[in-house]
Amino acid sequence: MAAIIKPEEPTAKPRVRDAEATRARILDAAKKEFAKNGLGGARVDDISENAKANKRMIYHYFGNKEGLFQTVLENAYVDIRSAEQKLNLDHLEPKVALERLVRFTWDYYLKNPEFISLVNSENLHRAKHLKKSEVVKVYNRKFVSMVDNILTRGVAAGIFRTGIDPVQLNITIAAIGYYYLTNRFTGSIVFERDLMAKDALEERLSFNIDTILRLVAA
Amino acid sequence: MAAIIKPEEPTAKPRVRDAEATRARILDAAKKEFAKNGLGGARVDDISENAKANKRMIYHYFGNKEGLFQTVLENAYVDIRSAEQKLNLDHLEPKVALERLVRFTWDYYLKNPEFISLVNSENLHRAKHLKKSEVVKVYNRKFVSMVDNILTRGVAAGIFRTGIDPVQLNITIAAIGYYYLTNRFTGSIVFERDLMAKDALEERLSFNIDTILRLVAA
DNA sequence: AGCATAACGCACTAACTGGTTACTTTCTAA
DNA sequence: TTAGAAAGTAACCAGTTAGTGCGTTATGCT
Repeated sequence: MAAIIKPEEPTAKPRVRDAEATRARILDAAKKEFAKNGLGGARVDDISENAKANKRMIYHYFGNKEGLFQTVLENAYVDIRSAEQKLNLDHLEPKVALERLVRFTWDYYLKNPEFISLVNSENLHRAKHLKKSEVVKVYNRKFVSMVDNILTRGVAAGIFRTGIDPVQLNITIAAIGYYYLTNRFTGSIVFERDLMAKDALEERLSFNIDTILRLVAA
Repeated sequence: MAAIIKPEEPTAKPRVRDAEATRARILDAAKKEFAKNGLGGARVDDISENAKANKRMIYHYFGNKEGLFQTVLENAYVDIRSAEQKLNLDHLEPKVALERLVRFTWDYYLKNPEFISLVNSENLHRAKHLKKSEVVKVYNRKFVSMVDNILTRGVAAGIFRTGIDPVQLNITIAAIGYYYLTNRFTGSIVFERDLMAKDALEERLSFNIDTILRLVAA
């Protein structure tokens, strides 16, 4: 029959049954719920309600709560690593490349606070879900070699000092943004200033770029 | 009344009454439980069992689960700030003082992983418990002024550059240690090396000291 | 000794929570 | 046209969980 669904059609009838869409809605709702309440605090009923999907569908697509969490986490890692790859830093001047990476990392955390929360949750559970995931490993290797490449080119150009471990640098770039943002609530109390104010955010980003450039400077 | 069962166990239960000790055992068990499972994942029954105290006592001393969490969190902050004050950095040479602070922060996080977990939990809940706490604020102010003092003295001695925000420096010192340790599980997978190996920890500490000294250098 | 009070313990529950059973509806290949 | 696979749903369940009612026991004080 010609009863094939035409998704591109503007007058397309609302598909009553759409496995992909339902799955996507569940994943989206789950990401928000897990990020907000952690794995232990998240409620499967709330996820299904926000996803406008029946709870049974969660078990149908993801097995159980932990299976759902693992998928959400995997997607989160794939998302950030994919975005990093798109930066195309390899042909940029080393200093510029490094600054862009620091800036990207900061902006990504800022725009995707769920990523930070999910990673925190996963570490609370000793990375038991990420350990099972094979997909993520490939992406991570590319990520490390990206920074390694910048570092090597900078040393060759005589503008970076030698002997810097790319992994330590990677961790440091992430750390100075991640810590500030994940602890924004307690931080705002401890330091008695609104860490999320517009100028506070700008100031922190400048400080971070400065920190990293001083760290690698010859 | 007289119908009480008298099993006359040979090992008579020595129910000693010690309010302080019971309270302390509950707090200790709660700290471990909250750190391990987060506020949402923590189980009041498990806390009372590990504390060898009746669950009723938790509600007697702390009102409810959140009241218990708040007390645990307050104690954790008071503990770290008290330890920092004992460092007595004010009469040390600025560089030495800064290095000692970086080293202390690192060691404290390493020896008290519960602190990190509790702070993470608290931020997941948007610092709603810390907000209520007045005790902590006094300690925090002393902490910030401590770093400010080192910075001022370093600038006066011509070994540190001017214009460094003590709060940004504080955050950075915490960040480079905190991030590494809180994400030690996912980090070990992402970077494909055991971040908690003895030499890895030593290497990170050196790197962190180096990072901070380069950051403030004139 | 007597007593007030604080410490302590048992047994219970109402609400919740992850997960399932049994069933209906929709879509598509043959 | 239709069998059957896939998508979707409501009601339910068994175990768990934070929180309590109420009785018991130790201890300091007079």
